[in-house]
Amino acid sequence: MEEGGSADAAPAVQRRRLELTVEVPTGSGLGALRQAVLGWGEANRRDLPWRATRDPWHVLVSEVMLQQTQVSRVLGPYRRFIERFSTPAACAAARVADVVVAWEGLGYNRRAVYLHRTAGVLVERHGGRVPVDLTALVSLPGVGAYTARAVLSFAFEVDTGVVDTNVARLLSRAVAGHPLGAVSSQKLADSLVPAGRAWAFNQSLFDIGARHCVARHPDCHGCPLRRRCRWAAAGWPPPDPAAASAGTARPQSRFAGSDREGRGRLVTALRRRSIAATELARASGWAGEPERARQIADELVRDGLARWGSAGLLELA
DNA sequence: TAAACGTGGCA
DNA sequence: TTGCCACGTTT
Repeated sequence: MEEGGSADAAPAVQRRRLELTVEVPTGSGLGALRQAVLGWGEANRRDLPWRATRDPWHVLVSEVMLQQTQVSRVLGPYRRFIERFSTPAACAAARVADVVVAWEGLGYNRRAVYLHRTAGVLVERHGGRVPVDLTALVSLPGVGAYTARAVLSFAFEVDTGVVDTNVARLLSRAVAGHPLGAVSSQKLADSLVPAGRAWAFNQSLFDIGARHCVARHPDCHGCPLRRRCRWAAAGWPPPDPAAASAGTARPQSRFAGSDREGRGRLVTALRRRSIAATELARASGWAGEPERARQIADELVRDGLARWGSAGLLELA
């Protein structure tokens, strides 16, 4: 869709110039937008386990799980994980292997390693608590701009915008009406948050983005922002502003036959048992490529997911 | 089945 | 600063 040919013709320079023209709605327009978002959220908010807690550690865990992983897949693992590692101290005290085992089903297993390291930093440098500080949060392993602000907003009610892929799409289409870079996008989100209502506002923006302002065929009919949407007001002229915006989805390289596939199979196997070097190829699904299997194993070790144990067995770290 | 989903490392 | 790439699983 965004491969329409004209997308390639838009150089980065042009996008930057466009960003300078972002007009933040002011006065009553802004108030009306906030009300539309908050009002819709009150009536339509989904009941999700992590929305019932403001425990900063639980919020952090849920947000890390929600990186690159959809809600439906996080539901089960989240409950299990919180039960097992209810505090940063409990997580830090566990072995990485235990955290990786608890991570089962979520994928992107490095996140489990990062979360374990983050728990360690929280214990060692922040008194076992999650700091209420953007710089400190972003410096934690596996915590980036999105997760840091999600924690500030959802656990501490700090007035900050939280830009995930859904919100990035919504902002570029409905509010700006043109593509946004990461910086403009964040500033715009920040400017929209009603004082003291960051939790409700950001949760509602997530839901509107996820349920109406979707990537492929946006459900504008019934969207609470329909009447204030710039892109809709202009008659949805192509290209879709979201397509060229920062933080929105891009096509991925093929998964089948990739290193990721083999890594995934190897970690899945390692959750059950240690693996001899001679069995690596079979366990990773590449019976004919022992060298590649060995390479992937070494990368798992480098990433802190696995280690070479006694007797030349590869095991969870 | 193609689509969904942030962070970190690097250029 | 920005963009590109690697990183897994489910439906």
